[in-house]
Amino acid sequence: MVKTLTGRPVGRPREFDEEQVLSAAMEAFWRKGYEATSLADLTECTRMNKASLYRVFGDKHQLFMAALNNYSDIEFRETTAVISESATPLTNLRAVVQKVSEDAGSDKGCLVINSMVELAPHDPEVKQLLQGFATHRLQALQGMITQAQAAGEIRPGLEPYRLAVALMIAFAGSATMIKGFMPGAQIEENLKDLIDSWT
Amino acid sequence: MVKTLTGRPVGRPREFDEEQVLSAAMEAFWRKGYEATSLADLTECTRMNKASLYRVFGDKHQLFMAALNNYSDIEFRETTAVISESATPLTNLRAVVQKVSEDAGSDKGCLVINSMVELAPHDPEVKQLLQGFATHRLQALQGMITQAQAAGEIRPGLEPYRLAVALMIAFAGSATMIKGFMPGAQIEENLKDLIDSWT
DNA sequence: CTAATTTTAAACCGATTGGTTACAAATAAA
DNA sequence: TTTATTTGTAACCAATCGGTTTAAAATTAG
Repeated sequence: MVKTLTGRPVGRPREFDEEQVLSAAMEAFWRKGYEATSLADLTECTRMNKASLYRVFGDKHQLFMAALNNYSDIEFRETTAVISESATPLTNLRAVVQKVSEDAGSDKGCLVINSMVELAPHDPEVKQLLQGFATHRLQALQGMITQAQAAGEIRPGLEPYRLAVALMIAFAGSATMIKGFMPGAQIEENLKDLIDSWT
Repeated sequence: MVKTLTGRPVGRPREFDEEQVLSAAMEAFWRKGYEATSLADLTECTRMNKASLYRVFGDKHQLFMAALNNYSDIEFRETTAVISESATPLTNLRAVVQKVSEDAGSDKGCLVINSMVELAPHDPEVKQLLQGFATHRLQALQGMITQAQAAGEIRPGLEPYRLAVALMIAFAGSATMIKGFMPGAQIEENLKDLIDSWT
């Protein structure tokens, strides 16, 4: 891409917005999974032609990785957004749990969990990326739990790491069962019960 | 298939065992998922040719449904096998949990959970079948929990249905996290902790 | 204006997909 | 031995797959 004096790039101007395209592709992979989403699906939902998609994002697999990163970024932003400096650690933890419950409101589940199940076992690249996400999230949860315990909001004697593991597994299970196997209210209730059992 | 007097069916005898073939197909779907398993994969692992596969089991989707039913049957048999009449209800419940933990030992997860994630959202037939499995399993767990509570092995005041929901979600989460995201020992520990928190 | 650059549109590619057909081989019945 | 029945092999099928190429369109630079 050659620079220009006026700020606009040389050559024919793009008719698409890169962020919107990535967002649409992410939606598609989220709804149908990787294998079941064809290039035809992607060109349709992004309204881009194959050649442009290929030039900008690389092949289908690279586009998927980009969509996965995009999803993780959004999730991270939205999660940190519900955390308040002024609130107590347990209140913040409950807010995070509440947010996960609300995401479970739609029956698409979670793109990260979906990909763990569909791709991780036979796609090392995806697996490695997802392991990074999982580790990061586990540490974040452990941190919040440790704080809540230090503030006396969670019973002493319980190990923060083990509680974080329990919460992660409950999140993963929730993202699965929401796909038409349990009502969202039941899933939300279960997550709340889990936190309550720590107090 | 025309009957015969001697018991053997008329026509050229089969060179395959229907059960073994179904078992091999189940294995393949279990490891790679539905979409990622091609007919070529299936003819290879079952050592059957396409035409025979098609004649006996119908198309790929019907074969998958048969494999799913076969998986559920096996799981049901193996689960009831660990239940002993002489043991207490809670001991039996722990045995079932232990069995799930051991299944999680291999990183293939659970074919039912895998299919819930990959297919249920856009495959009504699969979804309906899986909903049946889920309902059945939830009721079985609820029954065991109710018995354990009646025997005084689980604290009164806890609702059996809610505990069964918690266990189901934990099972689903375990089947996901086992795919390279948590060590089996950690998952086993978490399930045991969950049961312990009820006593 | 011309040249350089970039994007879009559509034709095109070989490979693979799930699925079918035609026919030879193997057996039981008559 | 002939006939009916079933299986196995392999060629075959159209459709779709992910991916590439070519050429026209749209823009900036000079």
